[in-house]
Amino acid sequence: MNAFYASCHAAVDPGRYAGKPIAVAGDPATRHGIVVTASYEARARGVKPPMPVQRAVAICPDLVLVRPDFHLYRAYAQKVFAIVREFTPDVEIVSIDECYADVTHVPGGDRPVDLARAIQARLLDSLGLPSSIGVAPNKFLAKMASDMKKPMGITELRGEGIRTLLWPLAIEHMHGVGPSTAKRLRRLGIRTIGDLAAQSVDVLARALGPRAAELKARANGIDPRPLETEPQPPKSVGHSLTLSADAQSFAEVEGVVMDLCDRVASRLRRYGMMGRVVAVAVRDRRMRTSRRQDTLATYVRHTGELFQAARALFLRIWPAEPVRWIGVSVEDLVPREGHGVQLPLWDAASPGGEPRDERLDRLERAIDEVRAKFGPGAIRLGRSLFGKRDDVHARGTSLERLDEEDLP
DNA sequence: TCTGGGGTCCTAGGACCC
DNA sequence: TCTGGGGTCCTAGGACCC
Repeated sequence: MNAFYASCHAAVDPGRYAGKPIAVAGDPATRHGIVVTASYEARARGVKPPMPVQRAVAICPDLVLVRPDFHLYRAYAQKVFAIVREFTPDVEIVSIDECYADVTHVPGGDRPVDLARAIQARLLDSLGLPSSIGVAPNKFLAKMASDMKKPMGITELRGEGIRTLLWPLAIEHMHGVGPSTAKRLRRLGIRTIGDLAAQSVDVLARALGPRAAELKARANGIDPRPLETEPQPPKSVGHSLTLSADAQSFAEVEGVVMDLCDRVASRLRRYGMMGRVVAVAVRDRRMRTSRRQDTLATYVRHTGELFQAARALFLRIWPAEPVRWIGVSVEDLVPREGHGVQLPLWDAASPGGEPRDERLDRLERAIDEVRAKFGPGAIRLGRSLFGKRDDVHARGTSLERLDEEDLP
């Protein structure tokens, strides 16, 4: 999809956004907001992601800023993929605005460019969203082709096109080649995808390691990867945040960390999963990131369990320099259902004889219900909800010592 | 020029097991 | 005291993508 987030806003509220230079971006008042997506009108004025918002406004004063709305984008994404599935059941969803569709075995599959036109027209007519489509014999070429003409392009890339369309492209434009690989290739004198296609695997391997053979094959238009049409469960869930002010000590961010753990736990619940590896990361002003992880003895899912592990890791990793960004994630995820659990070695001492896990499940379900009714901000977990006191901040009002039993 | 927030995959060394 | 050959798991960092 072209400028997907910006296009979604223009589609729901054309009077306000259509045809205007708009940028989907974080709060310009925060120090670090960036432009996530810019409409084509904005791009024409020099605004392009990931530019800092303040700079974008400086070069384009009438830029219309829109705050990201991921519910909106997810809703549109569902509709987009549903339309593609009207044409073929073999669809691999790659990201919120991108998919591969295998039309080999569907009616009209022998004329794929006509199918692409039909799909593109449907997306524009019924959703108001512009797209670009690549038509090719494999995923790599389809991806490269889809990037060749934007917005509203259709590009067929096969046979002779590999020489005439793909090979002249700068090596930086190749999917899978980022800044680091591009630099190494440049040092070898490789400037275009064609240069890469012609270089020997041995020479490439010395600069790139084991990736060399695959990269060269792709440059030659060869990509045997099959379509992954089954949605895969997530392998990790995390949240991170650029702090409103750099922090010198962990104590300054303890509440933020609790909030991050709460968000992570909340998503684990939604996915019905739990995890065994907890990881935290910090980033300093020079954008250097370090991380620490801990493999726990059991799979966990509750905010308090995450917070406890995260806290210990943060205390271990906290650097001498000021910290601008922090993150918490859970990895090694497994489905909750049907997965073995550690039974209590001793009688679980908890009020009413209810096992601790079940009590926390009940509490967190109640929190989910309140949030569903009053919005995600209706309950914010305080520093010590799972500690000695049970503070709950509801709609900005601190309800001190609210009993868990009161929550439902 | 100065960089958000969500991810996946790979690598390399060390510890440990049989 | 010094040692093969097979493997898994853990950790930290790097690269890349949207």
